[in-house]
Amino acid sequence: MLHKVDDILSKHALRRTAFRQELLKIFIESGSRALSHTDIEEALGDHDRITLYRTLKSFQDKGLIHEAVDGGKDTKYALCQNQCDVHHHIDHHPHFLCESCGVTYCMDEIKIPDFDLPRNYTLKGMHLALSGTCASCSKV
Amino acid sequence: MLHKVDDILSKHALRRTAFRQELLKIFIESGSRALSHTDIEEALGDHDRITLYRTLKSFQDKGLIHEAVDGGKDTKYALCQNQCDVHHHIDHHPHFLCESCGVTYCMDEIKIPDFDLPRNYTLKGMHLALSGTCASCSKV
DNA sequence: TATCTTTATGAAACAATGTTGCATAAAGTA
DNA sequence: TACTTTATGCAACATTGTTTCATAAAGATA
Ligand SMILES: [Mn+2]
Ligand SMILES: [Mn+2]
Ligand SMILES: [Zn+2]
Ligand SMILES: [Zn+2]
Repeated sequence: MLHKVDDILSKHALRRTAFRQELLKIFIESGSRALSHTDIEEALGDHDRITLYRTLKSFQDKGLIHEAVDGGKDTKYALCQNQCDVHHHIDHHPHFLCESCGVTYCMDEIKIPDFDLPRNYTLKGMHLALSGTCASCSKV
Repeated sequence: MLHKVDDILSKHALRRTAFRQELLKIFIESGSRALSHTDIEEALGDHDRITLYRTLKSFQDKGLIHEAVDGGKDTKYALCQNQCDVHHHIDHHPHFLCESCGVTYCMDEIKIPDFDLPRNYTLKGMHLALSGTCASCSKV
């Protein structure tokens, strides 16, 4: 695991510090679930708030994580699945916020359908934020 | 205009105060453009920050305005076009954030296309946040 | 209109969230 | 090891949002 973590860090030209290794491990373990600042602070034992802000920004800039726009008030972050790097992100999947458990999921398997934009508009980015009840909350 | 404003306020069971009339006027004049807190503070002359927070919340609760999820960092609000009320909002149009001028537009004319959700997920809400260059910025 | 009841406003105090500057520590490099 | 560059931790600050409460104003009643 630590090997995988270090691999990812160096692949994205990030120095292997204890903080970054811990943070990346947390993201890997969370799978397709997006994490809020609070989620992360709870997962990290002792930590520095400011370093977390900065590390999240580095991870985002270097293409390790992306912001999961889910329509909720808390910003959430999740691992990039694809080959995102310092130059560009390609996280074009929807995000689903469960109103029952509060978890936000990356829906990597779903493609956002096409649609027509009015004349003279140029599309560069796109976020589809869904909400409702997730699979595990539906079963109860 | 003031007549229209008062009409809307009473239709949504909101007392006609000077502050609400002013704020609603600003929204009506902004048309399909969504406004950030800062946009509104600039448009209002002298004002109270806290009252603005509370009035925005009232307007949203009563179905006058909706939050425009555009993927940007600032929360923006825009007039509801439809028959939203205290019971439910039906603002299912995409929002477009222009990276050049920073304006967010409600795209009422565009319908968000259908797509399939994984088993056991129940969809309740949906936001499509688009970004790029708007029509007026493209022309330059 | 005068009176009453309910709700909105404005001010202050507080809480939460995010940013900047800087000295020190640690990582990468030779 | 010695050197250079970058990350960290802390403090101070800035911005954003919330709560409390006394007062003002709106709507209702008579
Ligand atoms: Mn995602
Ligand atoms: Mn809108
Ligand atoms: Zn759930
Ligand atoms: Zn524009």
